Amino acid sequence: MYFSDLCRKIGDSQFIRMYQESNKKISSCRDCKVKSCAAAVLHAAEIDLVNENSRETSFKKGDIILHEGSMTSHIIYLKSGLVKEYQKGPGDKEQILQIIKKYTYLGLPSLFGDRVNHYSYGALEDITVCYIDLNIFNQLIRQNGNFAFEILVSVSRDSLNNFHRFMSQSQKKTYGRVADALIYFSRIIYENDVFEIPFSRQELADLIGISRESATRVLSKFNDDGILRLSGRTIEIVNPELLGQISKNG
Amino acid sequence: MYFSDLCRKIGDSQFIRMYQESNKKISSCRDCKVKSCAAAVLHAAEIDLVNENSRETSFKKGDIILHEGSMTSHIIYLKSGLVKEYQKGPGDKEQILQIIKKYTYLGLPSLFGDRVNHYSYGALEDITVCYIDLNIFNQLIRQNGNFAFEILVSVSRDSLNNFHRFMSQSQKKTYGRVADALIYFSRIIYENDVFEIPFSRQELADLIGISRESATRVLSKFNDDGILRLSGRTIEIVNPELLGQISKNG
DNA sequence: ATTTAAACGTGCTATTTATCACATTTTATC
DNA sequence: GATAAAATGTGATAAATAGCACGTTTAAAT
Repeated sequence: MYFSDLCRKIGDSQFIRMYQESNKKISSCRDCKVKSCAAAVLHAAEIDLVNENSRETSFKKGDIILHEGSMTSHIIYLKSGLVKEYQKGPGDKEQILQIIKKYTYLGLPSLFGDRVNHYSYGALEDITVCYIDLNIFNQLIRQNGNFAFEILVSVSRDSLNNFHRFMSQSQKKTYGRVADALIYFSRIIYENDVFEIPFSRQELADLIGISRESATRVLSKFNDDGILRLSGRTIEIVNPELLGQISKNG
Repeated sequence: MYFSDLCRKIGDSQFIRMYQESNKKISSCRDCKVKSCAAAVLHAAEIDLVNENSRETSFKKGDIILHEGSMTSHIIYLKSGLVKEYQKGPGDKEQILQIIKKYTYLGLPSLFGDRVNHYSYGALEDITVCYIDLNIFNQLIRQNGNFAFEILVSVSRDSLNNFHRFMSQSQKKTYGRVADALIYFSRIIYENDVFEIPFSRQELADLIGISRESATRVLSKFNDDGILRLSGRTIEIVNPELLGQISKNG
């Protein structure tokens, strides 16, 4: 393994910044096809400012993008791929807070707080991200009210989503929670009844807040009952109505 | 019970607005001693604008301020007293999301989303709030970047706090969760080792996500072990170190 | 002050779910 | 493609916690 690979594995942001500096900018933010909806309200001059203070980078599956506890100088915008946001709990048990899909800023709440990353971010697939200088980002918020508003909408949506998951976990039993997670993947993440999850059963369990064995068992049960069709990490939801029922009943 | 009392009990915002209209404004926002830290960045003209489009109202203990699912035309700023933010889960089980103390806007995330209140808010004590017209509020965010930034900080802090509670609930067992809640009250809400909670054991359990009986039992255990001194709803934390230890170990 | 209702504490039991152990399958590596 | 390593599935068991029942205390209403 190369040194650069190692640095990415362990989420060494110092190196990642160096790497960015050395990485030639190939395209302009003006031409970027995947810029955030918030960026739509920026003026041409503001976009150029972002252009001069941002850098595109990619990570490989399994890489750690950010480590909880680390300090931040840049905000990260996810341009493609899936990322898990997680924390280590007592006994190094990993709690996955959410699966994040493209076109999302990572860890906005941390940025407006103490600038310490409260969560870790790991790449579930090969991904591309954009690093944007935090001072520039903050400047844009203060000088462009519409941009501020869009970011506020984004943070708010995130907050509500997470509340929803919180409710699911504290009020529902194992079956209901697994059902919720499956519905979430099919509706929000993949927008399809068939999908292949890029993470292990253990990670699924860490997301739902149950044990690996329980996750396996519930999935098998759903498979036997004809609600799902399982094949490794590929999941097909055969009976969404019944799944919704299970979610609803807790 | 008077009609007005009934309306307050059930959180009838229609009536509450009428009530506000009829209620003479006694003081100006300029002189208000409890305005939000965000308001500190407003210009005099902006404060006057808020002044003309806001109204102070009070609620009695037990009143419902807002009902989940209702639409909003005003944002509510809590000037004094404690409020619970909650949702009804399957089987009408109440999940309390957080206890909110004064100098806080209620339900900001809902306002920047679909304008539907996702949670209910109930007064745990007699409280005073300020209703501010939502359009004016949004206008201020767009035209005053510093104000937007402060609101963003507020929403972010809230989001992080709730993530913290989420982690506590999904990773920790009953004892750890109760310990967390007690530490939260003493450090964040009351800033004192002795405090009197203005809510029942059932509500405490609903906040922690456990049964009433379990809450009672854990508190009794802590009392017997000399960690707490209990007397009805008055709680004295005698041994904060040990409590911290219990929280840490899950 | 008396009555009524709500909140609280506690033993017992049932249920849920984690944990352990180990067989089996899949994936990665050279 | 052989071998090692990681991930997965499944039964048995233990631990944690909810639910129930009921007696007691506290608070509210008239």
